[in-house]
Amino acid sequence: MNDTDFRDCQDCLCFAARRAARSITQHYDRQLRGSGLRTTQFTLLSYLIIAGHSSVNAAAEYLGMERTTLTRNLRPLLALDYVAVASGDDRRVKLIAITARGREAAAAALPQWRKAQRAMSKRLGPSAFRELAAMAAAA
Amino acid sequence: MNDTDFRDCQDCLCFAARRAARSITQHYDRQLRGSGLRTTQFTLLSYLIIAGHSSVNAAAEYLGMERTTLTRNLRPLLALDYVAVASGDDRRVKLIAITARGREAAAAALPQWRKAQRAMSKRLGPSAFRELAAMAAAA
DNA sequence: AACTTTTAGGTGTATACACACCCAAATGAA
DNA sequence: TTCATTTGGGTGTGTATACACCTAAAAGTT
Repeated sequence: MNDTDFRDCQDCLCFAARRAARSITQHYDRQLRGSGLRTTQFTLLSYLIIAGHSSVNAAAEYLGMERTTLTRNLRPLLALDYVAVASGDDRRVKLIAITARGREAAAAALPQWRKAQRAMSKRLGPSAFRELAAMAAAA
Repeated sequence: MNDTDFRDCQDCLCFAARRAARSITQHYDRQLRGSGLRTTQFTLLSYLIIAGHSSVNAAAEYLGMERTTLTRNLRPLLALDYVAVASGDDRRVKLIAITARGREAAAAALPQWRKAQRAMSKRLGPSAFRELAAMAAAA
């Protein structure tokens, strides 16, 4: 086992993807700083605005996120009263929905998100979203 | 503020990048399962093999990672005795280097990493790494 | 009805990540 | 030589992520 055997590890697609995500996330989070929301939280709220109420499973599936991760990500939003839960007929299901306060917060953050999105879209070019979506789907 | 204003939030490049990174990371981590290493840890070890000893700052810069993140990421590797620290002439600088045990662990994980990398490279195509690197650099 | 299986969801634990802030050592200025 | 500044690095805190495992309710089976 020679040290040079590890040379191609510098082309690790996983590390490259994580690095890109870190870099892009920092850009968005800087823009959203004043809103008090992280990009992940903003995306979650915007999903709930579009989807209306949603089960935890449905939200996790739509967002391509582990269910248990979503549970954890919901916690700060629940604490801020940006998201509320209700139960449906099936008492196992927990329906999550955005609150009025959550709508306000999302509305206040929207211009900053647009600014970040415009700048990033310009830097990465028009095909970036499609490429990223393909990467998420392929793995 | 209409709900439909949030429709284009579904095209968020930040979320797409994070989602791709999650998906790809899961693929690699599944392959590396038996090695006891996460992909991030494997990459860190492979960097230390190639670079020899490195300061914390230099490693963080090379890996495109927050210095404080790297400090935290080193902890499990230090606990496993895969990485060791020494101090140079400048007593502020902490030189990190891979140990013999770390080399063994990395060598054992290398075939699994290659397997994950081959499969992912095939799925994502030959331009994926370049695209991801550009995204990391652009943001 | 009683039992099994499936389904929805949460917890425990551990890593990954980053900003704000802190400390100590080296460097530079007076 | 003081003293301010810069530089290398760590901590506190909080979010983000996921696997293994758990509980309860619904659905299916006998």
